[in-house]
Amino acid sequence: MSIDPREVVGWFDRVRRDLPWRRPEVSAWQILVSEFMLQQTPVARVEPIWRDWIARWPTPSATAAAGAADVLRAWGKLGYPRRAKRLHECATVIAAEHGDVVPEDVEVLLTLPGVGSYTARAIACFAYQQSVPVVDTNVRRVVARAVHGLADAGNPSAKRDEADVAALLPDDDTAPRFSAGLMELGALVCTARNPKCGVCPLSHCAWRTAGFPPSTAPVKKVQKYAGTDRQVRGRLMDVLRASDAPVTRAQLDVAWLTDTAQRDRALDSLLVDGLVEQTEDGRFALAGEGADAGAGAPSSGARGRMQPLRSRADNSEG
DNA sequence: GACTCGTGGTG
DNA sequence: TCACCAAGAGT
Repeated sequence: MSIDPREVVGWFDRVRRDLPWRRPEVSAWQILVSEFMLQQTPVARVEPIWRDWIARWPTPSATAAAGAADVLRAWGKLGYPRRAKRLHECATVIAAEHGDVVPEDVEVLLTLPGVGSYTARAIACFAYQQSVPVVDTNVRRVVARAVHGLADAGNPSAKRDEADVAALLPDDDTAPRFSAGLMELGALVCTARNPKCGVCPLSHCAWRTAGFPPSTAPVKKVQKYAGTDRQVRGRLMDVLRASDAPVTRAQLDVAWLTDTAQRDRALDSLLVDGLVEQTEDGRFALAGEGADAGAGAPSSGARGRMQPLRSRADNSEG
């Protein structure tokens, strides 16, 4: 059982969403920005942030010239703020080492901060119309069902997954639409829950032929959030984004009152990640606060990590 | 390969 | 209600 690329491309041409980063005037850098934002994040939440972002920083050099703190604020509550930091670093590398032009080659793209196997191929395909397999969670699910007759994809394996999709890729200039179409199909029709098989454009689906056998995979661990370090980190980042000036330890403490050990651990991890820095007087701020990249400010977290956290007693200014 | 890293919509 | 899920990357 296989997938007929013409069915995917034809369907995509009819029903494709008019997402802003799909318009012809959008640059490779702006497509790259959308791919960073879309990592593990729904389209609806990305759209407004992406519009503001590219209006403010339309090129890699413009992004690199911004301060890391401004970048983290513009990222807002998209989540996983390490992505914002990597995007800033990625802009810096492209501006400094690639003539302010997003590389076309997958192998070169893979050397950029925050660019992994999916993002590198998505840029090569969607920004530069290359015929390379683009494998995201949607594509893996569509292939698992239509080709392999399974309810859902197994554990990700870049080699195997990319070989699967490479075998399906049309050998002509419709490859980018085919890849975008597979992703769109997984996002709109062949969804994880309640797939809309009644409107699926594929005339051959191994999963349907087999009678929709249920998943045999063991139940995945629940993705907890409430009460986790991630939630605490989010609270702390929320406090820091909201403040123009560095904040005291006490101001951070009120963001998480239930478990002080966990709070300390979360703050320390933010310092390690280079998302937060400690000022010389012991207060805390977003990394790169008050500095732009042109000043050569330490946007990596080494500086913040060098200073041991001061005790709360040391810091209780009156 | 297993684990971590945010946030908010939804069935 | 709350478990599940969403264009992954890095360690």
